[in-house]
Amino acid sequence: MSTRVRIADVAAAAGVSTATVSRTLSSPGIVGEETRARVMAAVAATGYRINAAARDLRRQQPRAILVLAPNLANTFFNRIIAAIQDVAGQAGLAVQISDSRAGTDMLETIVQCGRADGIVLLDGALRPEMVRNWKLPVIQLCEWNDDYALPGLQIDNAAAARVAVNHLADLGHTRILHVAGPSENVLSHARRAGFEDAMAARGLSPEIHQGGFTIEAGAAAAHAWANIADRPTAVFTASDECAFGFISECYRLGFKVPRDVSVIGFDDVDFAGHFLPPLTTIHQPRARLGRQAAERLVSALQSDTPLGAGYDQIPPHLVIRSSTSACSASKRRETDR
Amino acid sequence: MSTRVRIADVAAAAGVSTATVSRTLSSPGIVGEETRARVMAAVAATGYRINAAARDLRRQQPRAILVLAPNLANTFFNRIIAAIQDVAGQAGLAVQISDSRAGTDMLETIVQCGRADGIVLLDGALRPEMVRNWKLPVIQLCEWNDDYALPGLQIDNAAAARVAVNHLADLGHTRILHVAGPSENVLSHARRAGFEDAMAARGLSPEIHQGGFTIEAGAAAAHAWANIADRPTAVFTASDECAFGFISECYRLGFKVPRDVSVIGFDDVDFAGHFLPPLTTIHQPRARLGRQAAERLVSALQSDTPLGAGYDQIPPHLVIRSSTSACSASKRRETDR
DNA sequence: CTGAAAGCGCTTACAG
DNA sequence: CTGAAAGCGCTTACAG
Repeated sequence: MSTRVRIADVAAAAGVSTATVSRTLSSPGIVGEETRARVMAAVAATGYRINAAARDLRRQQPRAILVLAPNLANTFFNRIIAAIQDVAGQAGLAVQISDSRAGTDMLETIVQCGRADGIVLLDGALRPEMVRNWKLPVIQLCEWNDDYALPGLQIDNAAAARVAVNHLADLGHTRILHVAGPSENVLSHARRAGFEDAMAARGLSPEIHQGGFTIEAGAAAAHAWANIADRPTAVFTASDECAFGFISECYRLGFKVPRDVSVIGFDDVDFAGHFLPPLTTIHQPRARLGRQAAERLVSALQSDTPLGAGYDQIPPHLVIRSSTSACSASKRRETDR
Repeated sequence: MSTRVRIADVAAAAGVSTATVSRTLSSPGIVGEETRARVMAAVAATGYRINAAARDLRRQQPRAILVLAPNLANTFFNRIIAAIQDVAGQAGLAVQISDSRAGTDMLETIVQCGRADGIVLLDGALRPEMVRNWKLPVIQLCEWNDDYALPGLQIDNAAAARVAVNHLADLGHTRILHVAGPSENVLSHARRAGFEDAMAARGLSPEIHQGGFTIEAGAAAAHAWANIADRPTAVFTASDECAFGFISECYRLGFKVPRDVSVIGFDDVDFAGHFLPPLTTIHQPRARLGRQAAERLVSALQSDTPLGAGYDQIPPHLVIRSSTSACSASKRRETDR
């Protein structure tokens, strides 16, 4: 184990030059059949594995892309990362992942001294001075931060919120509560802005509860909602997790969904369709988002071309399941009194 | 962008040798203060980034570990990967992840021609001939396959099943159904064997439904359970997802948990404690599993020492929540008739 | 079809 | 404290 087999060892064992070994391994077709057999036997006998650092240095190719996510334990990122991995793998690039909240020193080490040639950044809350100082191509995904001055890709969050409001309004709801995400998050802002726009457009007055993306935030919001004298008949939450927490807590408090309140989530995580009730929610095409971001980055890397600027926005898609229903006549009367 | 800045460019800009630039970057302390300042200025001015391939080649260090999981979209792996990332990052190693089901060719390319020096393998269902042929250190995690002949780490799955049965039996349940995982999976076998052992030890006759790890499998199992004339009063499922599906379908069929049937899951995924009812389940310490496997692999890599053989087993831990309760006297009577 | 040789961009003993 | 030079393990034009 200690002294690793090199290409020279294989060459010696096969009685050929290192060039021939290299060719046998990378383009077998151009090597004589008998030679090739000898080389392959020598490779097997010696247990040779190519030294990737040497190959990469010589070939001067891009080698890896780094995915930076704020919380690797978050379900949401899984499919995105899988899609990135898929695209990168096809192109012969490795995918390296790191937690963007690992700490500034760690992050700088990973980015500056790391092995990646480009970055997919899923975190909009890093220090802009740090991100702007990174000397390799970066593409933002899902979250963004204008201060980074970087290209990006995301669904149209504001439009998604408008779609959610219109769905509820079309069902006859007039009192709609938005459980907003964390106040410092860009996604929260965009979704809240879209909510307010759409409510105004329908002539409805927006009600906002400052919540969060978590199950706990949703549960807390359910208590707040239950304590409102003239309770909203519909709720648009900032995330599916938040919706799960809201609905579960509603049941504990004796309310039912959608009988007592219609609920719309955001993200369409894997579990949304299996929840009780199956959750109406904004679909985030995570595989598509990951693939598209990776393709853009990989092609820039391979052609050694700048990434270009500007955000791509994907139009929203509402998945209607069972957590929303028409506002009952009785509730409407009560509300409109 | 096209011609990347090299250390020689920085040296020229600073009016020093490449050796001095290298030292300034790796051990600033041994360089004169004024020189260091000049070099740092030149680094900033030129936008220099070290070429990792060259550094790695020269230093002859391990560089990356590869994590191979059967389904990157599966929630279960998130915390494990985050923990591996944490340990590896501390040690200066990159973490690369790939889908172990990406296809044999792809997988061979990634492993044989990849940049990783060691592997954490979370899949027990790959072709043993392929895995045995890999020429770098591999540690199995969670799943295992004796035919790989590799060291591994997992919780004691059979003991976990016994703990689950004993909990249910202690609550007075005598008719207990096991919804088993996919028949070809090692985890299914170990859990089922533990279930049968524990049932025999308590003098109970085991009932088994051939299920799966998915929500859908759990839902199907609920139908099968509901159709049993003398229904078991407790169910031990092969996974939390399966338990979620089972419970949700029970509600749709008009049954309640734990009133009509107690349910125990397996894994303790993030959502288990937030489910309705909060799920009693076997806890898998995913962060610990990931950390421990990574530490073992990293230390072998850094000391250039073989990994050693043998499986480490972590004792099981049952998290008791609200999906299990005492078997009611009426049901016991009914059952014991 | 095959070999000799240059060179990818670093780091680090070795001198001074 | 600094520099000149060797060498890490590959790949690939260049000859033949």
